[in-house]
Amino acid sequence: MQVSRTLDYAVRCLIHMGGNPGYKFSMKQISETQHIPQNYLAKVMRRLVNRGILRSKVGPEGGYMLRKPPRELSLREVYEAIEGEIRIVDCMDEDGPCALYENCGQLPLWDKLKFSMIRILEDTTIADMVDEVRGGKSH
Amino acid sequence: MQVSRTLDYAVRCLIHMGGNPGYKFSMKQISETQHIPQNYLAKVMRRLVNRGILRSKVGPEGGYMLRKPPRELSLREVYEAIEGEIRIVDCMDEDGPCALYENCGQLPLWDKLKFSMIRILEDTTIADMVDEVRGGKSH
DNA sequence: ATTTTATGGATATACAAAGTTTACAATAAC
DNA sequence: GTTATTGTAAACTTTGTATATCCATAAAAT
Repeated sequence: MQVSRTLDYAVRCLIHMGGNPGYKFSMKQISETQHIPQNYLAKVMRRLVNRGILRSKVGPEGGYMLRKPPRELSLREVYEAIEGEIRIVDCMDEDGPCALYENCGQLPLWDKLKFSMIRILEDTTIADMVDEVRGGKSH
Repeated sequence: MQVSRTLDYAVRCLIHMGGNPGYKFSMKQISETQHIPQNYLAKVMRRLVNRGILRSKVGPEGGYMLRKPPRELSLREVYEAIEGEIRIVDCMDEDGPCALYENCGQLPLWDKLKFSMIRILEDTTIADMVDEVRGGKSH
């Protein structure tokens, strides 16, 4: 029940970029300032591009740009770009749905958790996080 | 960001036991009806015993019993027995806290998620889940 | 004493996350 | 059109950890 490092990387990058929207960032630049292995970062960025969150350009003067203002980019979009559809439980055994699935006492709880999570992720934008950093207390 | 199978096992057992509180269940019995490998189940039960959720007795006629009524057993207790303190992010690099920790734009979000999760887990009891199964629709 | 049951620790397996490597394709600049 | 720069793509390796198994021991009922 923890956020993956990969998602952290993605969010970290987007906060960085959100601090200067409209600017184009090279992968090298991001990799260095955010302390993320460049070749791994490449994959993370790829997913963000494929999801339409970033625009990319190859060649000299190439790099990545946000496709929309940080205020309109929700954490839900970011989460789903990296992790896929939000899902708290699997319910799958090796050979099909869990034996208890049809009448499972747990599901309502996990659903409640999921919907609450979705609501929070949807209500939070990259801009909120950028503001957080700017107005941030140092400890 | 998913519930571990181990936690699922624990909850499954407790729902089973909660359906008949006061009764003593042997590990073998539970293992079979709940489709959980016995030797693995042993470890799960151990954590529940150590946390004071179950009482155990060895020897013939031995087994496990709930230590308090299902209505008073919250999912938060169960979660923490299995997973330890609830925590959504780690914030630790190999060599100490993450470089951005002191002024991290992400933390408020993960905290919000965490507290919402705690609230829901705390508000749900094993008895709720037992009721769910009893009143449950079949599909 | 013998049988039943839980406890404890050591070990194995499996699988996914994280990271690396290498070859390739696009494009700007000259 | 050649070269340098940057992103793309896929294969592969490494590592970590959840899950599972095995086996030896301890408690207690009969």
